[in-house]
Amino acid sequence: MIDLRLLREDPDRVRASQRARGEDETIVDALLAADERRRSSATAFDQLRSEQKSTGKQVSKAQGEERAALLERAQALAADVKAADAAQDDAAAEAQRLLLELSNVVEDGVPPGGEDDFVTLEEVGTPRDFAAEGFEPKDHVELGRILGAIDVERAAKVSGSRFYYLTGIGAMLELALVNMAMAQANAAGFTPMITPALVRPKAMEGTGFLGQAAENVFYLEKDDYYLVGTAEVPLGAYHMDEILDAKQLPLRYAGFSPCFRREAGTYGKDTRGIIRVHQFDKVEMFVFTAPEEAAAEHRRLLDWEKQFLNALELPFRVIDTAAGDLGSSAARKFDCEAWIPTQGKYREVTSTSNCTEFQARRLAVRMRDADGTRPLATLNGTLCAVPRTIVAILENHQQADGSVRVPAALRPFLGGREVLEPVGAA
RNA sequence: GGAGGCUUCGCCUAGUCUGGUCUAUGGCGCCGCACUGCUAAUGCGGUUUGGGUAACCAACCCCAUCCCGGGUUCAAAUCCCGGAGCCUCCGCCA
Repeated sequence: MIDLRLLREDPDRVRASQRARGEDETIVDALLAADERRRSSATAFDQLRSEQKSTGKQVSKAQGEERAALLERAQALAADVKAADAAQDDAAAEAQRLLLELSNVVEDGVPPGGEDDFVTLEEVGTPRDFAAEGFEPKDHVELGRILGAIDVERAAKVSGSRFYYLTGIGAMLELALVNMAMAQANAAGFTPMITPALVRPKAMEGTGFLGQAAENVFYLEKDDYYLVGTAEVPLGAYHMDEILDAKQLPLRYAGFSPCFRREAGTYGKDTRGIIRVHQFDKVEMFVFTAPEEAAAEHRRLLDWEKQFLNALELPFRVIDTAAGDLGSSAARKFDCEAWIPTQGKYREVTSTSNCTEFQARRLAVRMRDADGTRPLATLNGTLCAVPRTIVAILENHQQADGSVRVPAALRPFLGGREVLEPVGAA
C-alpha cells in the first residue's frame, strides 16, 4: 500500500501513476473521501469512548443516588460508543479495501505504455549465427528428448499440459544450476533460504498477489492455503509484523522454492516445451533495505542477474519494463531476456522489481533508526528460474550432433562435465 | 485424528482464580544524562505499537492495543464463546 500522506498531499502524482499503468484513477478520489470518513468517524468514537471511560471510573467511586444517575448515563453512553465503534470499523474497512486496491506509485523514468513499450537498456553477447555454422538449431524440446533430459509427454499423461519431468541429465542440470546460483548468492552476502511453498492469505495479500495477479494463483480452498508463485512471497512475509534494526540492513536472502502458476489467460501461448509451466523451481533474491537505498540496490540486483547469465555465456538483453506491465507492488522492473535461437527472439528469464515501501506497509515490516520507526523498502530479483534457464542453455549451446556444450562456470556443479551427450531413445 | 499446556509493551516475567486503583510489575537489553583520572562500576531518567490532534521540530493531550474475532458488563489483560499459533504426549505417516 502507498503512503496515505502522499495521497493527501500529492494526489495528482498518484493519479498520474495510475494513468501510466492503465489502471483506474477514480480510486484516488474514492480513497481520499474514504480516508476523510475514517478520520472523522474515528474522532467521534474517540470522544465518546473518552467520556464513557471517565464516567465508568466515577461509577466505581460513587454511592447511592449519584451512582444510579451515573449508571444510567453510562448505559446510554455504552450504546452510543457501540454504534460509533461500528461506524468507525466500517469506515476503516472501506478505506483499507480501497487502499489495498491501489497499485504502487511508479518510479520516475519508467517508460509509459503497455507490454510492448519497454525500453531496451543494453544487449549483452551476440546470438550465434547457426546458418554460418551450417546447421539448423533444434528447439529445447527436441534437444531434451535427444539428451534424455526432458519428458513432457509423460508429464501430460500424469499431470496434464504445462508440466514436465526433468530426467537424467536434465534433473542433474537443475540441481547444478540451483547450486551455482546459491553459491553466487552466498558469495555476494545473501543468506540461503529454503522456504514454504504453501502460505496463509495474509502473506499472499501482503506481498500483493491477491489483486490483479489473483487469477494466476493456485488456492487450496479446503485448507485456506495459497501455493506461492515465487519465493518472493515467503521471503517478503518472513519479517512480517517486525521492526528491524537499521544497523542490520540490508538483509539479503536467496530463497529456493517451487513456484506454482495457473497461467490463466495464456491459452495457446508457449504451448510447446517448458517455457511456460504450472510448476517450476527458482532461486529468488529478496532484499529488505532503507527506502533511500532502494534504487541503488535495484541496480545491484540487476547486476547479480547479469553476472549469472554471463557466467552461463548466454546472449541476453536488459529491458526497462513499461508502467502498464508492472506488477501492482513494483515501482520499477527490469527484465533480462535471453536469446532463444529457435524463436528468433529474446524471452524473459529473470526479472527484478523495486517495490519501495509498498509491500513493507502491507506486511507491517518496519525499520528503526535515528529518524524513528518507518517502513523500509523491499526488492526482489530472479537469480535462476530453472526451466527457462535450461531452455536457454540447451538452445544456445547446442552443437550440430545434438550434444550441448556446458558453460565453464557450470561444470564444477556437474562433476566437471563439459558436454551433455545424446542418449539412446527411451 | 485424540488429550493437555501455553500466548502480556525487543527478550524473559508479575498480574488472570477474587472485573474498576492495570495509566500493566520487575529483570535483561537499548538510549540519554550525571559521576568517577578513560568505552568498567554506580546513580538518575527514558524505552510497546498504531491512529487522532498538532504542526518548523517536538512536547502535551485523546483513543486503540495484554495472540485474533465475537459476547457479557456502566466497566474486561482478567469472565464466556469461537479461531489461530507454539509446545508436550498418544495415534498415523516420508
